[in-house]
Amino acid sequence: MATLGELERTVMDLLWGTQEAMTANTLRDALALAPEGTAEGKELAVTTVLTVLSRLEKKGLVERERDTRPHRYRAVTSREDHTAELMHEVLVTAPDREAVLARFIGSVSESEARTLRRLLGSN
Amino acid sequence: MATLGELERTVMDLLWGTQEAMTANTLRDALALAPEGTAEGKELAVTTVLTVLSRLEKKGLVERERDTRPHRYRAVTSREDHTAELMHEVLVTAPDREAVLARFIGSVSESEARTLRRLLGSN
DNA sequence: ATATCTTTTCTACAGAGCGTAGAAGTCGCT
DNA sequence: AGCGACTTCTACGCTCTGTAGAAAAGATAT
Repeated sequence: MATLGELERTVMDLLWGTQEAMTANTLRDALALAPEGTAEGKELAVTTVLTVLSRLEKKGLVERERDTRPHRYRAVTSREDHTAELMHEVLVTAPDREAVLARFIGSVSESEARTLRRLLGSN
Repeated sequence: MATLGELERTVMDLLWGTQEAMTANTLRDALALAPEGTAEGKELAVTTVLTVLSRLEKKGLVERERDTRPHRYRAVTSREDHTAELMHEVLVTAPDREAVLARFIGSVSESEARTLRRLLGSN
C-alpha cells in the first residue's frame, strides 16, 4: 500500500497543488518555501528532488515528460482520487466491510454525513 | 499513521480473530499454521513473537495482562474499529474531504452503498 | 568539433522500521 | 539453592527514505 515518506508527501502535495507539470528545479525552489505559511523548508540539492521524483514515478504516483529538456513532472491522479483509492484499499483489508463502514460513518462529521447522503441519496 | 509489517499484521489478524487474550506461545503455534487454509507459516522463535507483541503494544494496538504469568495479549480495538479509524485518518489527509468522499462513494460496491444509505438514513 | 554548462542517472550512505532470534535476566516452584 | 519457564535486552540484516556527490548524457557557444 504505497505509503509515502515525508519528503515524498510534500512533493506530492506540491504537484497536487498545481495541475501543471513542474521541473525538478521549480520543485526544489517551491520546497524551500513549502511548509505552510511562514516556516522554512530547507534548500535541497536538485539531485535529491530528482531521486524522490524517480521513486514516486516508480510508485506510479508521478509521470514525467521525457521529451522536454528539463523533464517536467506531474501527478498521475488528483489528490482526491488518490485519497479515495487509499481509503478503499484500507476498507478491503477487513473481512467485514459493512461493519467497518458502520464505524466509519460514526466518525465523520455531520457535514460530511450530509455530503454522503446527498451522494447516495438519489438512488 | 501506524503502518504494520507483515508479521505484525498476521499477529493482529490472529488476535482480532479471537476476542480472547492469548499467550506468546499460543500465538507462535497459531502462526505456524496461520496463512489461510493450507499454507504453512514457519515456526518462529517465541522471542520473535514477543518482540513483535512488544512493538504492537508500543503502537497501542495490543495490551497485555502482566499479572498472569505467561502474559496474555489482546487486541485493544476490534479490527473494524481499527480499520474505520485508519480510513478516517486517510480521509483527513486531504483538504477537500467532500471531494474525496464523492470519489470514495464511487468505488464501493452496490451492497456497501446500500449499507451506507441505511446507516445514514437512521441517524 | 570542443570545451563548458545543464540536466539526468548512478552510486552511496546514514537512520528508521521490521523480521528474526540468541543471550541474559527474572519469576515461581521444588 | 537450583531448575525450568517466561520476559527483556541486544543485535543483525534488509528494505525504505532522505540526502547528495560522482559520473554520464545532452545542449550550447565559440
